[in-house]
Amino acid sequence: MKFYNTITQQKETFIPIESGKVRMYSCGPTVYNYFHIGNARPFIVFDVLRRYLEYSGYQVTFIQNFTDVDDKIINRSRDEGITPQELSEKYIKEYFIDADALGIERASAHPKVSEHMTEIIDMIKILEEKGLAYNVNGNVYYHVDNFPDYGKLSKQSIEDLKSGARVDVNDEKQSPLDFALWKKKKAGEPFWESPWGQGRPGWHIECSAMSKKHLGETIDIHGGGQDLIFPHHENEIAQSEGSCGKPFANYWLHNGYININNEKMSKSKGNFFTVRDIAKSFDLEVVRMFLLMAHYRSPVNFSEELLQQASTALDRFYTAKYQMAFLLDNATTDAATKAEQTWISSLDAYKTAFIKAMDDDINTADAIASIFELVRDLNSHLTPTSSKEAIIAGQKLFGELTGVLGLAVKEKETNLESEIEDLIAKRQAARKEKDFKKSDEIRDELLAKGIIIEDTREGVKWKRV
RNA sequence: GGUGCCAUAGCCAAGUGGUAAGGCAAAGGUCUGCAACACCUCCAUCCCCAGUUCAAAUCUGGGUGGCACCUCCA
Repeated sequence: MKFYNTITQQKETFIPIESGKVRMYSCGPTVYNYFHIGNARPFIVFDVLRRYLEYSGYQVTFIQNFTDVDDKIINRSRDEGITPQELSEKYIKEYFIDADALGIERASAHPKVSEHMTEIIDMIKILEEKGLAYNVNGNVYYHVDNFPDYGKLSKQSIEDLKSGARVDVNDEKQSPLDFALWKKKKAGEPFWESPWGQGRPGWHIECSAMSKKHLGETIDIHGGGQDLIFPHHENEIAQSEGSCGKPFANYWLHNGYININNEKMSKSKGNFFTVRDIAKSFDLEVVRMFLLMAHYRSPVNFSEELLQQASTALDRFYTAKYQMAFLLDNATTDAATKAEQTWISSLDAYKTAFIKAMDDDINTADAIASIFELVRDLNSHLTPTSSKEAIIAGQKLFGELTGVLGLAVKEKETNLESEIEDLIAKRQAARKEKDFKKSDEIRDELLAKGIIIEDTREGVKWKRV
């Protein structure tokens, strides 16, 4: 399998450090609010990557952190009149609610900054000993000029970065590119004891420290959004490689942005949507489908219309799944005929196409196309006379492929309110008497109650709007 | 100014040298009392110009247009 590696700027065959095992890290959310659709993309992308690696036989250790020590958290907790810890705990819970609805599995661990102060301080101490960090009045900065590889991920030279750097009002830094590793305590802020006095860590050091603790000095894959390339990931490299002298990550994977009207979604533009908001109008599986229908590195535009398209597309999966379940319930023969056996073997082609697409830098758009082709094949070949063996073969492959993408395609509800059941029965009676006016009226009434009626060759079926 | 990305049908989107996947929408058809579902059919020569090649959406050069990073942000 191949991945596009940001640091080499090309697709490379994936070779894990340890055969059969993958260690990956992805930057998680700063927990001060519900996360937005832009945050959701890397969560989904790297969840799919993790699932696919496991599907391919790797034993994956996947770490995604929670940033629970941060200016934004402190500020917001003041606004809400609670402690920063209370605020971050609250939004960690909310994160899991949305993540679950998006079909995002739990990482192997979700470490928190607040629980890794020892590791963070130890790493800063090493950097200081190596001459890569300096302490000014209790603020510790990374000395970028002393790390020759700085800029290797973002393809920027230190000189270029300096010329583009904003005039820095902070005269404590020796160079404008230097960044904070440890920030001196300010009144009213949470703090921890350290060799440099009371304070808290800078933003970048946490990922280096937690990655090292949970995954070791060199990891296989490091992921995140493209906007983390600089400075966050560049700084992580400086910290991790500067402190241990070994490569930090072998493969750097970065997902593209989500835009609104071709513009980046940002807090300052006020054009962002939280996942929680979207959940009011759409099942979040639609969001997952929408994002996976594009390649993870491409920028995607986001709009309600596009979500609606994805929703309709996803309905094809649901319809196929329910149809197979229906056919299996009503199947009368067990064993596949010879012709069916031939057909069952032919299904392998879809799996092969799916794997080929996923192997090529996680091309989920192409992989989904192969599932649509499978669905068409299933819809045209499975009939009320199909054997259970054939239907089960179809179900198995469909479930396997959608499962790798984390598309749950939830089981159909079986419980129908008795009131609805009565209406359906009345409508059937009216149809039997060819009283179509009445039957259509009942159908409209059911629709108003959120039930769509379909008269199929196999009988009446219903589904929720 | 430095760095990187993108431009494929009405909409979305794969495809990185061999003659344009898939989804949504629209149209025609089969099925159906009708509708819906499903299935069948139909729908593009790939921003422009030049070049390399037997062969280019795919490579090279030059344009044009758009986006992003260099500042907290996935």
